[in-house]
Amino acid sequence: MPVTDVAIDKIKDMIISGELAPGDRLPKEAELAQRLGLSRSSLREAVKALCLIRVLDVRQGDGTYVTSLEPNLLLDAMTFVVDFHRDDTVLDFLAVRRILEPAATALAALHMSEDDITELGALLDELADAPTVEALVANDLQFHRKIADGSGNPVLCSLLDSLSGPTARARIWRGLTQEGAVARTREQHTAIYEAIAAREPELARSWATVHVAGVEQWLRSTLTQTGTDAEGPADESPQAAAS
Amino acid sequence: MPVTDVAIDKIKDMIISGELAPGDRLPKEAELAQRLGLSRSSLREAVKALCLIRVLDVRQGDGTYVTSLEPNLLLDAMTFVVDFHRDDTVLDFLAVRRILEPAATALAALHMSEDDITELGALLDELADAPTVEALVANDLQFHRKIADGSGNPVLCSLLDSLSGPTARARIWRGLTQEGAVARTREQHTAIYEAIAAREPELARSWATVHVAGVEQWLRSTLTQTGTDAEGPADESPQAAAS
DNA sequence: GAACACCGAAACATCCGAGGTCTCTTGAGG
DNA sequence: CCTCAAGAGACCTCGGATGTTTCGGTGTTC
Repeated sequence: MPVTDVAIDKIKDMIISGELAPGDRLPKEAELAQRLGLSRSSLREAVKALCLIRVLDVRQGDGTYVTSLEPNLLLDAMTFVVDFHRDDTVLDFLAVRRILEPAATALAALHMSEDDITELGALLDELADAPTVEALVANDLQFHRKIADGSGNPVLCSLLDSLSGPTARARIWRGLTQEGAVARTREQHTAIYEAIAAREPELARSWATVHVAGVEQWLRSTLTQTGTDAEGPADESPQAAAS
Repeated sequence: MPVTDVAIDKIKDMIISGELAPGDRLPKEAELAQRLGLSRSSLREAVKALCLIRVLDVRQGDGTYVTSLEPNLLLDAMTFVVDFHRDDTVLDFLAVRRILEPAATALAALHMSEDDITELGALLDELADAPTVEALVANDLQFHRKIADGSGNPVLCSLLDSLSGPTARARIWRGLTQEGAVARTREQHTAIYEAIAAREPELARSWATVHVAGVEQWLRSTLTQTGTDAEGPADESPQAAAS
């Protein structure tokens, strides 16, 4: 195993064992390199890798620190991973979201504070009558994020956030192409909001299911349609259209 | 933004844009470094980081390649991330698993092939009458993995796999401390298997819910108990006991 | 006495070049 | 046709030199 990988494991162990707590500063590069028995160059590779997944945070002129290691931060790195997936796997991601989103919405109906519910409602009103597609998608992301946050489970919230990446692109395309999608989205959002406000978890869950399933069904039909047409058009599906 | 981070984005873009397809080989270090306008050292940091999340695969003496980018591979990297979480967030992970596992089990009841179901049953028989805790946990992981795989959704399967990491540790501790846990696990596994074999998705879902909820409830009571006792004992909870 | 500007130390960022190790390919020999 | 050894190509590791950024102390000014 390359020395860099060994270093990654060693640093990981130092954190898991508690030798390095969240927020702690690591020894300076030269010192840590000597201690782990490798060169600064190789150590820097290890640090950079741990940086990408948000475990470490390097600040030039200051030092290298362990991040808070909170779930939202670490799962945030998953967004980066999800970005690599293309159309053919987007459906699988959406299927998982279809499982998680209703559960999160039901939890939100139980746990959200009155203040948060008020803010959720305000989000719906913020939207202009004829919003741009970008504004709509941004508002949609905020809406679902607030609900996920209201579930009270940070892991669930972060996971849903990461999964929204690819579906967001699909939504853009949907908004661009499918007439009525905008209005329907608003209606369903309102229904979800009202169910949460009424503290009706099962109703909220059902509306969320309907909402996600709508996107899923549309995406499925679109993909199979372009997929069977020819090889070329498949490349101009949501992924390409949104980038 | 540091040049290394720029390089990471550039390589990422090269992959997403299709310039680099899965399995493709990257230009040699020196060449790519010049093309991206940075030194080999910095480029190596970028490559190493993308390596950690399984996007790239470097083979000494050969070259650097883009991995298959399949969901199981990329989400596998999440296991690394999950490892960093301590007791206090394990419950949140378990709660997510409690949402996904029943859904996956229900899907498995619908989609699993007869052959796979046979193999699933064989897993149950493989276990000795008085298994060691390690053997039990290994068998348990295999059992749930096969079901997740049977859901037909690779993303769901990989996600559950990653989430099992922390709960596996908890299970070890549970097996060590709670009398009757072993027998109860076997009974529930058998029930899940039978529900899948009978193609009863709702029954399978319910048994899976019961199964995961059992672990969750036990873990919750254990954590609150040790948590209120004192600061010290909390350190000897599942995380420490399993390492 | 407090606020501000300056300066030096500390730490990371980047680059370069040399020597080592591994893998794949090639071609000679059996 | 198979085996094996030599060579080329690519990544691995190292150490040092130089640039940039940040932090904290110091001195001045209001």
